[in-house]
Amino acid sequence: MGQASTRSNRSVVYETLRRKVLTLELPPGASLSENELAAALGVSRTPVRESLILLGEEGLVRVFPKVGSFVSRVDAERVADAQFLREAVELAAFDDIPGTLDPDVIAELRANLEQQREPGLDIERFFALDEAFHHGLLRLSGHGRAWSTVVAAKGHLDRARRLGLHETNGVGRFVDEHHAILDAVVSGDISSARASLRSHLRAVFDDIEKTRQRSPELFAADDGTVPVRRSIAVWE
Amino acid sequence: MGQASTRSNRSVVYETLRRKVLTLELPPGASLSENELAAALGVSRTPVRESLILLGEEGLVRVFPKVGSFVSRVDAERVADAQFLREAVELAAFDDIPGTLDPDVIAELRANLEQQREPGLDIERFFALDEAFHHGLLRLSGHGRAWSTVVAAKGHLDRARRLGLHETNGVGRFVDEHHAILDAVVSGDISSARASLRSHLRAVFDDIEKTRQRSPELFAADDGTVPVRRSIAVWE
DNA sequence: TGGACGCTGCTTACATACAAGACCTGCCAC
DNA sequence: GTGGCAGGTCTTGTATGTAAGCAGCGTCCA
Repeated sequence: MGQASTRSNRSVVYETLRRKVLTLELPPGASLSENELAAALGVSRTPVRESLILLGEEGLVRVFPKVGSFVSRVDAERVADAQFLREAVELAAFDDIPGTLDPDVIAELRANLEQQREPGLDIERFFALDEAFHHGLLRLSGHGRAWSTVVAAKGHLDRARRLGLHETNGVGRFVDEHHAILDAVVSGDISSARASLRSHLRAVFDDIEKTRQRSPELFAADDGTVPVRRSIAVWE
Repeated sequence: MGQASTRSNRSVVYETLRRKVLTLELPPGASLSENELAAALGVSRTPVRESLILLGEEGLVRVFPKVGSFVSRVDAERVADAQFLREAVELAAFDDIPGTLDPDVIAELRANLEQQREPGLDIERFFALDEAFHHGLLRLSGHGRAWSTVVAAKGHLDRARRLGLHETNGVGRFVDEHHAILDAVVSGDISSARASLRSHLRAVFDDIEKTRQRSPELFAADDGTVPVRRSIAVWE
């Protein structure tokens, strides 16, 4: 249906698995057998295997040769690495914001924030809007293409945020901070925008740290040991 | 021989291809047929194909379905993206340098600079030392693990540096700048170190820009067209 | 009771066979 | 000469077969 059966099976499998890992539908430690996945997804082992290799390169999956593949544990070190990277990139971008802002991007960002205010906002929808918002901020400075590198590096950070979400008092505060950042940018006060963005990103990270201190078992160090093999039947 | 026939064929093929692409031994536009590579490297198509997929994800190779795979052209936009990223990361790291520096890393950096001064320094050897030096700077701040992300993103930047090298007056100036950076760090003058590092990175980039203006054909935009298929027989 | 050994069943790693599409080349008609 | 069509040959994408290795469990022996 629609336009494209032109997409390769591998792309579809890769994106499916990646989404399920990031949303914790496939939880850390879950077993990812090539055979099982191939059968469940209705393809052969080849595209599944290639997807697992790519996810392994991203750090979302660990492949133990001749033993098995597993969703990687949420590694506190990798979370911190991603936090450092995104903060460095997003703040550096603000230094390059031009005097006159692209009105299309501004309009898009405003529309995005509108949707973040909608009542009963689904949490996955919020994350999608959050991603688009931060990507948009990068585009304002002409560094939009750097976002893909950040995205590829922050898988562990994203999973950590979702882990902590059950214990969070909603995302309203983050939405407020988004508004403050955009307002500062539009008013031309880049220095204030930088400060707002930094404290926003730090708030997100502090939230994660709080979760980690409360539930350290969720952040079990990835020490190279093979997780116990449990069958996780979450394939529709 | 040695310790490990434990390394997988895929790792070997991936690293071999990556090195040859980065050193321009496999020049932009070169054809990378899975069959030819497999025969030349003495393995089957499978590990070759998996390597090409990974290199494609890194942007070093373009895969045209059912048409062919080619070393990607050096894309000026991607060079600029990598420059932005590395500058953001390396400068942000300096903000987190602790008061007392790790003496082991300092010793390693000093030894590294010694080697950069050796007369008759091979250019590839210089690049290796340069990589290790910048990685070491990151490690001083505790953000050493972020280097791998930078490495994965700066393939186009590295190739552009090598393209321009034929027209450069040696690397002595860069070595001097390395010394200035390390001296500033050791003396505790982080502000000065930041300024030195920034101007160093900008100098590298300006060098590339000069090359691009002189020889724009080397930076032909990667417009999605398939390069002409030339057979490149550089397999020992 | 405890430890070692071997079998069984699983896994990934690699090799190969098959499918489907794109490009090029040469022929043919006009 | 020129445009178009057809076929052959290349490509990557996918499926499947084969190999090799780890783990876990049961058994056997001390």
